[in-house]
Amino acid sequence: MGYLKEDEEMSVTIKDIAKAAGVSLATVSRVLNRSGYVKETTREKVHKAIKQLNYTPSAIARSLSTNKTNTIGVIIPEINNPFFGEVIKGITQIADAHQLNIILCDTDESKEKELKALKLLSEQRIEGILMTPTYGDACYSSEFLNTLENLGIPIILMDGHIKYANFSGVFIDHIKGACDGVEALIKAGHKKIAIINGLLDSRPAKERLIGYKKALAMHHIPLDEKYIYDGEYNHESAYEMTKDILGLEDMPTAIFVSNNMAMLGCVRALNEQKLSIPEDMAVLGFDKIDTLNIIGMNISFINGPTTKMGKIGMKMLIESLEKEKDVQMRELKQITLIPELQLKGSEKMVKRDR
Amino acid sequence: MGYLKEDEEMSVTIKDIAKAAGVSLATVSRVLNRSGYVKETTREKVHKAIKQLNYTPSAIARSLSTNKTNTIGVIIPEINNPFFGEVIKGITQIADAHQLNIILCDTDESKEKELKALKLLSEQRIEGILMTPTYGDACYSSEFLNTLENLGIPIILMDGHIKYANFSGVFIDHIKGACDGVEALIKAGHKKIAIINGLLDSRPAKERLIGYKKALAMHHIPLDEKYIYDGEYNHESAYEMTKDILGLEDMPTAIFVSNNMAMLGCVRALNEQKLSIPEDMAVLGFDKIDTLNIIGMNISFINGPTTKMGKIGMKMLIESLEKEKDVQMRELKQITLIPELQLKGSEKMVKRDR
DNA sequence: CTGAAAGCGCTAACAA
DNA sequence: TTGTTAGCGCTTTCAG
Repeated sequence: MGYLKEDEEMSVTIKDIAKAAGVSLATVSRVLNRSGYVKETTREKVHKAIKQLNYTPSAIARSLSTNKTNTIGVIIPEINNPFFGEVIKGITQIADAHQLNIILCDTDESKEKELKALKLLSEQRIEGILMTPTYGDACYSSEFLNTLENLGIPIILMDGHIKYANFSGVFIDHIKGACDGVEALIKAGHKKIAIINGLLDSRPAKERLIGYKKALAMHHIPLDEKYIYDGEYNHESAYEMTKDILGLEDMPTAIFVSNNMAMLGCVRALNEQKLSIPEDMAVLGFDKIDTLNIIGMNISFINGPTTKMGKIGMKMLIESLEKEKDVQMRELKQITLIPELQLKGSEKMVKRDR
Repeated sequence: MGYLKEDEEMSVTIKDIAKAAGVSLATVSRVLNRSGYVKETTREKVHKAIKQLNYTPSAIARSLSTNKTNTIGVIIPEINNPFFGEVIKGITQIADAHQLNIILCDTDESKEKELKALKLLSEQRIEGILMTPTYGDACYSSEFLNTLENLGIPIILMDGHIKYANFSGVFIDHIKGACDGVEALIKAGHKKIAIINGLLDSRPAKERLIGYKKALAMHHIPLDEKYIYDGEYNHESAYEMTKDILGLEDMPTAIFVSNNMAMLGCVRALNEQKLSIPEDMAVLGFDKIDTLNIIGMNISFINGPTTKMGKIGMKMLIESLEKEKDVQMRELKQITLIPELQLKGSEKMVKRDR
């Protein structure tokens, strides 16, 4: 009874276009893909039909037919961590330029979800994966490893290692970063340098400690165990440790806080005691917190590259996608990025009278 | 010559499984989808074949056949902004629970990319879109509006309005948020309250100013134009404005900084002049910056909900996906979230001797 | 330059 | 319970 609306509901297909333009399916497909020769006038006819019928090609059908999806998967542990926000920014920038879609999976730091994500992406027939495995050397289930190996598509890791398996990826040289940073402190005259570190079951914490020790050794400064603090990588823990340090008999002149969240706790403790940086205590951090310097704290940082890591990872993935076409060979390629030192004066030794 | 590796390269299909298990395609499909009756023994045979051949169903083929993709698109202006990181967290949590995939598009604040993203998603035959349009009331091209309308799938907006169009979405009540916050200042005794605001071509800035004015009016405090500062929503601009404010003849006792980036500039200016919060100046912000309070600044904030907005948006989208099945009706539903007041003492009027 | 037809991998009637 | 078969929308030989 009512009026029938011109129904575009049952989505229009290439067939409708063909009919409307008075040509065959193949021809429409050709103008869609600019493949093969098509007479200019027919091309126009087709385009007109496309406009009129408001046609949008189906990537699904195309994928099935061509066996290509132009989609890659990104798996990360926590999307709400600004660190990964920047990494993804880098990824999207490159992906965009190459017309690749991104399916995002947040694993919430759970190995289980990581596995699920892998399977899901695999079903979607994505062409490659970019992932940061959740931290910790937690043992990997054989199912996980199997899934990974049977995926049959390139996987690029970003700053993480998967035990028992060798994958290509972009990694951050935590050792060198920490070493360079601590060395800057030493060169500024510091000899008593404390470190607020994370638990040693995480690779970054382990390596940053190594870097710290290495710098001391290189400059013949004896290692003093009382300056080494291990705790959780969070601000509460660092707050307590900093208070401890400030109560030390033989107080250090500098603190190397090897994690960004921990840095906040350290700053809080210093603030509470009205100590200023670097006048009263030099402070060096790992992974910057922009806000601190913007409000004028001038803390020195060792910065792991974020956006850059995403960009490079994505480029590596694209490269291996292309390679795979030619030869049936998978090559291992690992790129290590060295963190950048951002010295804001806080590494300086201002008061030498201690 | 060489050994042939057992080649699983040409990916295994449902057909291979059928052959291996000695059943028909349909049967395999049935056990895959747990649809229809299958004898227990055949089910087992099929499962064994699936394991042995390491079969992964193709979501692509399934999508083509069922006309469902279980995928939704998320379009946001800047993935590297922590605000959106949290929004996405909320989205993924709900999506996860409903087995929905997410295709992520970052528009880089560009209307052009926004349009591209829309088209791309449309080709992928996603089932719905969750988006935050880039800020500003910049005029929308008719092409954009057309695309949006012709999409034929539900779109849920998150804290943004698209001019000339009415879409469902989750919005933030900037007016109420600002009003509540400023009111808290007034109740604490403040009468001279400055506002550092953004440019008025952005809806949030406009509305937050309205909220500010409203609070003053409600408490019969005359509006003083010299306390109103409009600038860019960034820290440099806010830094300068704060310095201006601090040089004012009749200095205010409180500052309402209506944006999180701007807050940083304000804090920097206060720090430089060794003014403490709230002893020397009460400070209220819009959208918290966690780091500031962690390091002990105790700034009061009006917090727009982030993760929550993502969750609610996703739920709304799922709801409209389900509704759409039943009736061919699209209903408009707009939910407004009220920002939460996080009073950390900085709204207090500590020195009344000014 | 254009058309016909055979798939891509899977689902969903319809039969058996 | 199970098998047959006709698509889903598009690409891509192979002929014309």
